[in-house]
Amino acid sequence: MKNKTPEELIASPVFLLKRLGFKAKELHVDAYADAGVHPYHYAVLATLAEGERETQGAIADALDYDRGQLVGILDEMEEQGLVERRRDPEDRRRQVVVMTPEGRKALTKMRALSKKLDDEFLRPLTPEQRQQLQHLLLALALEHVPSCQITGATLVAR
Amino acid sequence: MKNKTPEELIASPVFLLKRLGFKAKELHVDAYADAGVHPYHYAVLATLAEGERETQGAIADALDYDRGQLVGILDEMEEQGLVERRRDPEDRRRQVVVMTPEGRKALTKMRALSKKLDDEFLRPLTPEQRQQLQHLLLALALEHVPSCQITGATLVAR
DNA sequence: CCTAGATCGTTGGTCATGTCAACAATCTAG
DNA sequence: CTAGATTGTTGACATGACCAACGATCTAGG
Repeated sequence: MKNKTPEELIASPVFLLKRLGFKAKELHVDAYADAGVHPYHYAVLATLAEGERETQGAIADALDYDRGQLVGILDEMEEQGLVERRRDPEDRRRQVVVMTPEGRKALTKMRALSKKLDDEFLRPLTPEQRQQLQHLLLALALEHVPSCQITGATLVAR
Repeated sequence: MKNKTPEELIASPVFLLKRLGFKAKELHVDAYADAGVHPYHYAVLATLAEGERETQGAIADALDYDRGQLVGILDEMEEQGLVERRRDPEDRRRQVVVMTPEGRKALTKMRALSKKLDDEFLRPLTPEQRQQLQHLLLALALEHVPSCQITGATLVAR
């Protein structure tokens, strides 16, 4: 009964955004860990599923990851047999990352998990409210998240 | 032109929530650092401004901070003359944290800064949309952020 | 009264994460 | 052919959250 967050802070949407963002990440990390993976892995596989002939630099840029960080992530994924690294014959500096059949299976599982987590997290909201939220957050992301700007442009037109 | 975040991820409100939450934190930390402080300091002062006779444990609970973590934060704030620690005569284990006049001055400054940052971050949204967003996020916070549950109950009734 | 257990603030260690600089290999431009 | 830029990689570093243990103090039970 004593531990109440100051109304002054709760009144700020950005404060709530911070809190909810961290809580969501925490929930996601835990849930993915139960499946032996990490949200990073899902993000990488999702990137691979849309683009083709993705190099490590392109993946890092698309997800706003540090290139050095991505190395470790891909090491884990390769160890689990989700992806393979192949030298690009046209530019032997580059590594082309391709999804294995095993990786594709894992991706469908992670999609289901992601859907489930979304539903759980958004349970307090009606379907209309969820759509509203998506719309508002996308507008903010277009402004503040550089890697979303290009993709989002097509979405906002609808 | 190559670095686009997968639509599959952007389509998830929770993913956007995570990204925007981290971006907002980053912006806040940088902006507060220019003023020689940290968002933590604002949160603590805001807590002190609403409650009275706040002990360290109460502050930590209200803000969902680790108690060990709060020690360092209060050390900095005491060094800057924003707060003072006084042993509670009724329970000499407890430290009662009180805001100094200097702390109150800093609080009004931080309130202005917070307002400014909010306006900047929410610039893509109309006033009506901002209110919508606040409403939706509060509903989610009531479900997922324990320390908001008590405070928020009164807000949601409106 | 007095002893056992709980609570408060404090300290220190550990761990996960993100950031950054340097490096070898390779490509590109002049 | 050489100088500079780019790619992936490695390792160092700072940061911050998390957890366990500790002394000081309070509370409950005998």
